[in-house]
Amino acid sequence: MILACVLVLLGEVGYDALTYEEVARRAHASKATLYRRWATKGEMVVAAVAAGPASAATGAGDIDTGSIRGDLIALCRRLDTTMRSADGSLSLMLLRAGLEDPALCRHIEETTGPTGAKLPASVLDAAIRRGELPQGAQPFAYEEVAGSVLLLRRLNGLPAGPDYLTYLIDSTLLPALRASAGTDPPPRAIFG
Amino acid sequence: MILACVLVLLGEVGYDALTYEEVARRAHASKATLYRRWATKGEMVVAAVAAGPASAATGAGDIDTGSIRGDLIALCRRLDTTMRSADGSLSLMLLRAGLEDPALCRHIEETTGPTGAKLPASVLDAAIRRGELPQGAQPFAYEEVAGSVLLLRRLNGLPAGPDYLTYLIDSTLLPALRASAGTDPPPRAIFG
Amino acid sequence: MILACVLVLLGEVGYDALTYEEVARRAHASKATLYRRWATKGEMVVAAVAAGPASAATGAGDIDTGSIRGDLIALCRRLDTTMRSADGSLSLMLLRAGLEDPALCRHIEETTGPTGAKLPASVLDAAIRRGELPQGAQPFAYEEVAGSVLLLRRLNGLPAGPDYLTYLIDSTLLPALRASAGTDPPPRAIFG
Amino acid sequence: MILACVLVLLGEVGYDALTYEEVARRAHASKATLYRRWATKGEMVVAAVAAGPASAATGAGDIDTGSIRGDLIALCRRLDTTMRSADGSLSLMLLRAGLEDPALCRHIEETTGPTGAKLPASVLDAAIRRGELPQGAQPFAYEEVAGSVLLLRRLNGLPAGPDYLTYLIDSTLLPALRASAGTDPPPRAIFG
DNA sequence: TGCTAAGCGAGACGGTACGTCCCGTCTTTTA
DNA sequence: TAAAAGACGGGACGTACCGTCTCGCTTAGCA
Repeated sequence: MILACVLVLLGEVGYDALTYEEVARRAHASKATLYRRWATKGEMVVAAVAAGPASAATGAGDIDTGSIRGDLIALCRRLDTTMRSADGSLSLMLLRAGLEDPALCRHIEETTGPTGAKLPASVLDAAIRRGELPQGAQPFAYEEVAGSVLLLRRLNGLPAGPDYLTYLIDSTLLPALRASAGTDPPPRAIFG
Repeated sequence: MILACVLVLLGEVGYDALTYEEVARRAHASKATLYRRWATKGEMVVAAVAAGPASAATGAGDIDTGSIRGDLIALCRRLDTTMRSADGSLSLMLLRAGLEDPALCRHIEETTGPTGAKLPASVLDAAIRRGELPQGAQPFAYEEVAGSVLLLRRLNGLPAGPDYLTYLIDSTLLPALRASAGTDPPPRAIFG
Repeated sequence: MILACVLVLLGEVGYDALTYEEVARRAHASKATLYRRWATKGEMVVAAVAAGPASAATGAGDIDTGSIRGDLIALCRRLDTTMRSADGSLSLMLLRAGLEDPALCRHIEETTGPTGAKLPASVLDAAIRRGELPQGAQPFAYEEVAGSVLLLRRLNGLPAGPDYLTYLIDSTLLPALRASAGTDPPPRAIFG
Repeated sequence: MILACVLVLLGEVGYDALTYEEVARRAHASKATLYRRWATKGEMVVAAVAAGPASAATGAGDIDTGSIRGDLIALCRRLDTTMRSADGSLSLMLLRAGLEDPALCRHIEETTGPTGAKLPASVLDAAIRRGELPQGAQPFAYEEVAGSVLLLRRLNGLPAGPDYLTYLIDSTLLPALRASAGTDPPPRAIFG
């Protein structure tokens, strides 16, 4: 299958170095065929990723450390791990490549499983039950903010060590979560 | 000057389409010379941007709407504008290209003037004076979070309209700023 | 046609200064195409010469001065002329370039017409009829020796004036021709 | 010494692939210096060869097989060997490179020792004494003809085996030598 | 069952850019 | 103060892909 070769190549050489020529070579396909089906490299890659295997929910069980603060740390760690994984790198690659295909984002979102990008309802409910967060607390502060900040640090090659994470959580995420009881914002895009 | 040609070309065709060949052509320089000085396109571009004009503090005066909420909205607007401007596009371009040069980031930061990425001391002080923020409030929540979130939305091609901004400010930035009184986190990199 | 451009260029700038780049330019062909067809400059030039027009038997009629000595002088003159002509220069150029393609030699031989490199049967027969040469005289002494000697003098930039020619003929060619009645030697290559 | 490096390089890569750049590198000399002294590669190479060691008469003693025919065969063999040796290859290289420096030719001639290109007086005298050649026989037929023919065959990549040599000697050289008793022709150039 | 037509692989083609090497000229640095 | 060191504009090298194209060869589908 052609798209499988595309995925393999993506993994081997990255988006920029991926060429029609090599895809054709590997897939024993004609360049003409590739061009007939996908007018641009972007389209082809998107199709390949979209057609890719549902990448098996990467293990990971539920998170319940007993406190919302511990849960957030665990979630951020998981998110960071996801971003350093194959799937995450792939997403970063595509993001960096400037590919902004909503369908692709949705696909990644749906198939990647518990990435740490979502604030699981169980965690939120538990925190509310414990009285750490108010009734009606919204996950936005975590999902939008933590995702963006960590992703950008990764794109920038900046570290996101324990010190940074705890500061982020204590100074921003927790206060925001505690204060959240408004309406839903527009949906997030990549990684969640 | 060679680097000037690089900047012009960057503006005309973008990072990906910028070639040594064309730079040499425009600058009446030899490719060998270019390669002698900058081993990669990335290096060359970074040098060009770093050597670029201080890009004239983009006008914009101080911000003082009378409330911290109004000031934040104004700042976010300005930041979004910056990111859509030439300088901002350039930064995005470099970011997307995977260039992560701290020196470059600092340079952009220093030369771009009031981009909206920094929370001006005047704004912070005024809010504290008005009693909207506690003594010792830290700009981290704004500088790290607002910058990341808006930049990523831009990379993703997602909108950041008034509704979104107010939600972000009300649900996240303000609560976080009000709760901030700890120690400084690691410094931010791009756009701030 | 590409090879035509090669020939034109050969004539204009010579073998050493002939470049793939310029051939591609003139022929509106891609360098890749040239390299695909001919791995080396030599191959390309040989192909061009081999494909060249049969270069129109350069006029010149039969030779019959009434004596073998006169005929030989005339033949040597013609040979010298040939070597100074376009075709001859081309051959010299190729020779100097170290190109030793038997097919090419044969081609030149076949297409160049009466170059003076061959001892025409008519001349030989007439000399035998006149009694100047013995029955069964072989052209080797002329074809191999005169060709080599004159060609080498030309390569060396040495003159081959009337004095030299008559000395060569009287001291070497004629005695050798008169004594020749043996078997055939291996065939000659260039210019004959 | 710079010229020594030139010679070494000549031997290693040949004339065509010899560059000012590499000579400068090897000789720890500046390109400017080389250009100041020798305007062209040719000049430099000629100077190097001319300044080269007298290349020690390559062993080889006198030739005396008892007959002029045997002596000629031995001489031709030696000549062929010379042309395949380092010195000979060098000469061929220069010849092919189109260098026609009389001084250089003389130098090679003088320093190369008994190359087989000259017909030694001892051989000629012995043949005359034996009555094989007439009084006043001239070496021209050998020196000019054998040299040219063998050199050209070499340039053309054609063989010059025993059969060929005996034919050349019997059909041409010997008859010409026997008939030679005229005046001297213009001096030969390369190889004798 | 036989014939046509669409789709495919293979790969040639005119281009453009790559990164390297060398040219011949020139400054700059060192001794 | 001359020579080394080497930067410079220029340009060819041989390679890799680009996106377009023409070939034959399958391999259906329709007759």
